[in-house]
This record gives sequence, structure tokens and C-alpha cells, in this order.
Amino acid sequence: MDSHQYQTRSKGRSVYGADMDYFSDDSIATDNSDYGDGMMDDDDNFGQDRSYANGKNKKPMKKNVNRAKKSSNETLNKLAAKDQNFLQDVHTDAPKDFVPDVVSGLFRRSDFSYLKLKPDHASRPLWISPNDGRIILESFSPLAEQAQDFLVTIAEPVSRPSHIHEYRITAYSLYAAVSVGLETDDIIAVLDRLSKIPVSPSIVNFIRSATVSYGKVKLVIKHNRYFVETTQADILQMLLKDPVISTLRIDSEALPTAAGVTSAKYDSEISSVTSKKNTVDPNDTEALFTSVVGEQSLEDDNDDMDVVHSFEIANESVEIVKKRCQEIDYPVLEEYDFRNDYRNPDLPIDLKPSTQIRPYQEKSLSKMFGNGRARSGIIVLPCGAGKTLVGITAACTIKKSVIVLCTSSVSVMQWRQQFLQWCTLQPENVAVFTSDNKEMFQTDSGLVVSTYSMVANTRNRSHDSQKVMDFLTGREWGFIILDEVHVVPAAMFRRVVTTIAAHAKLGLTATLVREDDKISDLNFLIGPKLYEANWMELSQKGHIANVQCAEVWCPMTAEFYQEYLRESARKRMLLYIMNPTKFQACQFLIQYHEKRGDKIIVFSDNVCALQEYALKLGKPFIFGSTPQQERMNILQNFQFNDQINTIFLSKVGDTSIDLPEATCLIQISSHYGSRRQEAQRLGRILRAKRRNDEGFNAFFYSLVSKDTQEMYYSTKRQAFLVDQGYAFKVITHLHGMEKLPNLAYATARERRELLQEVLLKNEEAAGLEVGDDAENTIGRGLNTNKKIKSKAVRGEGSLSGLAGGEDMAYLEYSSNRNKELREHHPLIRKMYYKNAKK
DNA sequence: CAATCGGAAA
DNA sequence: CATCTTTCCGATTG
Repeated sequence: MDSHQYQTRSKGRSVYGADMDYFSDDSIATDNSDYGDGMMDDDDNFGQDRSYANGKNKKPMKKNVNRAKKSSNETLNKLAAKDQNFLQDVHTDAPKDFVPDVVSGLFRRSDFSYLKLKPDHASRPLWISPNDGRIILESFSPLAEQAQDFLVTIAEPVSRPSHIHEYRITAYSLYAAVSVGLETDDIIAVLDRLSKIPVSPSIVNFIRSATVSYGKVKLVIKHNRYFVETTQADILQMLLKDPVISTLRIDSEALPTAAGVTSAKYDSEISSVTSKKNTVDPNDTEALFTSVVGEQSLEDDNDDMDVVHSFEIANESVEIVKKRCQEIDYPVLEEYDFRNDYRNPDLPIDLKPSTQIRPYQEKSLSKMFGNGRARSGIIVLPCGAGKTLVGITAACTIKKSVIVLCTSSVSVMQWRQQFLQWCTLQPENVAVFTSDNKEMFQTDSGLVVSTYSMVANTRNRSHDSQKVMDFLTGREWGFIILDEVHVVPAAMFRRVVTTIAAHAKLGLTATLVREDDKISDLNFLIGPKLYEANWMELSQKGHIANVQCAEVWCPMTAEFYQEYLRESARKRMLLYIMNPTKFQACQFLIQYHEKRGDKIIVFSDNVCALQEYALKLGKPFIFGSTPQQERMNILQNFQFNDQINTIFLSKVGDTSIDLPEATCLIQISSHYGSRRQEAQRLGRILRAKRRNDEGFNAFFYSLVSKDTQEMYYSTKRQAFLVDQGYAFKVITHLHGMEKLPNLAYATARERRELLQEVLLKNEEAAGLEVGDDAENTIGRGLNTNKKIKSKAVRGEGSLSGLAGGEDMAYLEYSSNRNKELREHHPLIRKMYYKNAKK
């Protein structure tokens, strides 16, 4: 199936320039999907090569490039089939313009023909670019699985579609590898064994130079005090001479060994140390060295070294030191020797015998506890793969007080429940700390589950809240679990990490991508990425659902497209979301999947559209201002009632709702190019495994209005999933849609009415902030222009609606109900306030 | 005392 | 980039 890789290749970056002629391009077949039977078959005629999505380079991609690829030889073909951006960000000192004439992609700027293939290259699965540490893995090789295990450890997975995987060795990935316990020589040796070509000296040098300093400096907490440790004396000297770090050192000998040193005392100690240090000649490294080196024997670890050199730093300076170490290329490793921690009381916690750990969960944990200590870091697992259980197992291994932080109070409750479900922890050892539940455990050790916002809060706290915070900050925690690390703003994170003293930190996430650059902050705030699962592999092994992703192209109707072209960017959005064809597609898909017996979730970012769709189709929906009680009610029904098989969700569904399992997901609008959102939403159906035998057992549709901006965003959003190996099929025509009985907006008149409604909504949205209906009561003389307009469109219903004829208002203007409730009340209030003042 | 609302921040 | 949604707190209800 040759074209397969082209589909999956489409880590597309389409740029919608002025030319929109790509859709007449014959390389995109239209209307060849047979929706009636074999609708989701892995059939070639189903999806098409997304060759329209071709390049950052703003030029419409030449068809013949793709063609050329198809006809060239096997290996070249595969390499070339990789994304075109291969060389877009090559930072290399190697000659780039070897051969100006290109074959394609990868070979555009460099000629690699000078690289000698090993005689038995065919049986080796790797190829390493000497220029930039890029690694290409043939995932069909028999050695692929082992190679993959190795590569995830030492390199960043860039893209992992079905046949060819791409990784990249970076300084950071090497750091992670070293901190997981790999040795420099082993890395090089294994690489060489797997590679088709001898590993180039440039790569070997890079690995050596990067790893020589990595994993050598450790940060350890003892008795609530922080120590910087290293086994190499020369590194210690180097650190002590560092202008930043040297000033932060505390003389540990002078401190009493007992805990409970107040921070005031710390300060005085610091000053005493610095004054003392001035007496030492900075050039006399020997003296400097001996003045601080506290030698101590290490409990026989797997380390050959039996001495560690360490010095103490103050709690407050931990972050500065970590950052500084990162800068000077000696990133600190945080390890917790929990087995030898006799000071903190043990927590009676163990997995229940019935609890089963899956192989990949075990593997991720083995990275964490590889040398008998607990390393801090991040574990990346797709949603539904049992992140919670990984966290719980880690807690059961450490057996010290645990604190769990999550993003919402809903997940707080879930964590608590899961802990009680999977392990032997007793309820009296568990405390929940949220806005309406402030508990503390009375025992020596225990588990606290809380939210980030609760802990990181800087504003004034309620009395109870402060008491709990004192409790949290006043003790030493063995382990902290940070759930959904990718969503937390870095600033908040920092506060959390610095206020709570925890020996080991574990970050859990499904997607380590963000559209901003804050993700790198996690590196030094928590630690290296310890493990990243391959989604495809998990789904092949049946741990998560097997998902068929599809993008449905809905052509704009003539009227809508006309308006679309006329309107400003701001208003275009509503037009393409409310596109009648899209609505029909949605209706059709819902009906199709309900017949199959699927449970369907429809996502829409746009609240107006959400309500419009849901009401028109008579389905329940949940959005921000849906009260908690109603949410529960709807979700309960969705889960257990056979009559309710479809629900509509706004952004609330992305996080913080405990969604019952669904098997089909339809997206009608989304947040621009957010890859994270896309992944998160897909994650909502990964848990579903009911029909594992039928091949695809879950469906993910994105409805996209053709020829609009949406297409651009859509491709961007998919990038992450495509990198994970998902193939997005394009459906240009839903077979049998027109024949659907009671199809909405089937007549031109209905569509016109819808268009009117949408345009009108735009007006209202624009006029809203001036308060166009407050005028009836108080807002006299305010913007009469708008007032007239709004009155005109509202017609007879408006007055009764304003006067409290809710039913009427709800039916006719339901889409604005939320806005009216939320926006006009404060407005009226403000006006009252103003009047009262006068 | 609980439920609910408004405000602020993220 | 604005919008949406969430969180927490304090105040107001019945």
C-alpha cells in the first residue's frame, strides 16, 4: 500500500495564501468515498493524499514532487516521504550546499552519498544524519521494537507514522538518557550497532560532549534541607567557583542537624558563610575545595564511587541554582533515596493484589526507579492509558507522604477515588484540599489531593485555607504527583514547586506540546522526560482504542461563501461554523453512528453554534454555565439511557469533566490550531475498547468548511496526532446524505433564514458591549443607532423576553441566553451604580 | 448552614 | 488575540 505513507506523511502545514486553487488540483480526488458500505475501511480510495498541505514555504507545492517520490527507489522514497520541513531548521556546521540540484526534501541541501553503507545495512534499522542528529528508523525492521525502546530513551520522537519514524538526538534527550542511567559509551555502541552507516564522528563527539556533564550533579533533600551533590571533585570545584552558585552556598557544618531551622536563621547563616568565604583565596582552589567538601560514604549503590561531595543551598535558592546549572550545561538531577530515608515516616500503602500493571506502565516506572532511587521527571502517556495508576504505583513504591495536584476539583475527586480503589490506603490517611473541602490527615503520613490553583494561590486566603497551606508547607513530602503538567502555566507551577518541599516529583501528561514555548520550563522545574509511550503501539496491543480519524470537507453553500468573502475575519468564523452543509454532515454522522449503537460526543468551541446545533437536533448539551446538577443529569443519561446517545459539549469537555466512555467524536469547531486540544479530545475516546475485534472501534471526525481558514487550522491541529502515527482520511462526500429524511436546511429558504440569523448574530455580538437592551429600563440615550437595529430584528418577542417572558425569549434567542445572562446583568448593575452616585 | 451569585485571576 | 471556562473567595440568600 504505497500511498499509505503519503497519507500519514501529511504532517501538513498548509498555508492559505491568496491562491485557493489547490482544490481544483486534480491530485485531490473528490467524491470517491463510499460512505454506505465499508465506510471506514482502510481503503485506498477512501482517503486522499493531502498534497495540498505542503509547506511552510508558501509556494503551492508542485505536484511532480510527489510524483517523483512515488517513482523513485524504495529507500529514497521512504526518506523523501517524510515531511518536507526536514531541513528547515537544520542548525549544523556541515556543508549545506554540496549539491545544489536536489532529488527532493532531505537531499536538497546535503548530499549523503559519501556515507558508506555497512555491508549488512539491510538488516540494520537506523540511519543517522551526521549533520543534525536526526535519526530515521525503519519501523518495519525486525529490530524495530528494540531499537524503538532505545531511541525513545536517548532521542526525542519527532514523528512516528506507520513505516518510518523520525527521532532527533538533542542535548536534552541525552540528558534524559543519562539520568535514566545510560552510559555514554553504551549509547554510542548501541547506536553504532543499529545504524546502517557508521555513526559519524560529529555525532559521537556531540554525544560525548553532551553527556560528559550530564547527570553528574544531583540535588538531594535531607532533613528538609537541600544539598547539591556530585561524585566528581572537579565538578564540585567548578560549581563552587561559579559566580552565581558560590554565593548561594550555605555552610552546612555550622547548622544544627535537627530540623525546624527557621528561615531567619538560614539568612544569618548565609551571611556568615559569605563573609567567611571571603577570607579564602579564590585562586587557591584546594583551600576552597576542602573548606566545603563534606565527604560522606554512600550506601552501597550501583555507583562505583563511594564518596560524594556536597554542599548545602537554601530552600529559596533552589530554583536559581537549578536554572544556573542548566545554563552552564550541568543540569541537576533530582533524586530521592527513599529506601534510606528513615526520617520521614512511612505511609502504609501498597497496591491491592488484584491490581494489574500493564507492561508499558511498568516500563515507565522502571525508568523512574531504575537505580533504586526515585528520579524526578515527566511520564508521557496518552489519556486513557492509565496515567493515574502509574502515579499510584509510584506512590506505593516510595511509601512516603504523597501530595497530588490536579487541574480541577472534579479530577481531585477522581484521584482520591482511584487511590482508594487500587491500593490499600485507608480513607483516614487521605485528605482533600479544594475550595469546598479543606481536610488534613491526623496521622503521621498520608495523601493530600488538591488543585494547582489552591496551592499556588497568592491572593488572600480564607482562614481554613491558610491553615491547610501551613500544614502543606510545614512538612516534608516524599512524593508529589503533578497531573496534566502541560496545561499549567509556568508561573503557577513555579510557585507550587517552590512552596512545597517534595523529594521526588512526577509529572504526568498526555501531550507534551503547547503552542507557546513554555514547555521547556518544565524541564528544569520538574525534570527530564522519563518515558513517552507510542500511541500506535498501545492501540495495536489493545490498551487503548483503535481510532479512525477523518476530516470531513463540507463545501460552503453559495450564499454563505459569498458572505464569508465579504465579512471581516472576526465574523467569518461564525459563518463557517454555521455552514448548512456542515450542519447536515453533522446530522448525518450522528444518525449513522446512532444506528450503529455508538455513543457520540459533539464538540464545539463556539457556544452560539453549540446551542444552535443542539437545539435544532434536539440533543442535550453542556457548556460553561450549565449548572453542576444539570451536567450530572445529562452525563448520567448519556451513560445509561439508551435513548440519549449524543451529547454536545463546549470547551468544558476538553478538561475537567468526567466523561463517560464514548465511541464516536465529532468536532464542529475548535480553537484555532491547538494541537493539544485536538489530542485531548481524541483522548476522550481512547478509553473505549468495546469492539476491539472489529478493527476500528472508535471514530474521530473533524468537520471542516471547505475553502475557509478552518482548513488551515485543521491541518495544524492534526500535526501532533499525525506525528503519533494517526492517519487522517479526508472525506469529501458523505454518501447518502442528501437522501436523509428530515435533513436540516434542505431547502434554499431555510438556508437563507439561517444566513440571516447568523448575520444578525454578528450584529448583536458587535453591539453587545454597548448594552442594547438595557435601554428599556435605564440606558436611555445610549447609542440609539444600535438600539433601533436591535429592536427591529427582535420583533414582537423582544419586549416580553426582556420583561421576563423567558419561554419565548429562550426559544427565539436561545443562543444569546447565556450572553444576556452574563453580560447584561453587570451592565445594568453598573448603570444603577452610576445613577446612584449621581 | 447550605446554596448561589459576582468578582478576580489564570 | 479575544473569548470561554475554570478556579477560589466573600457576600447574600432562604
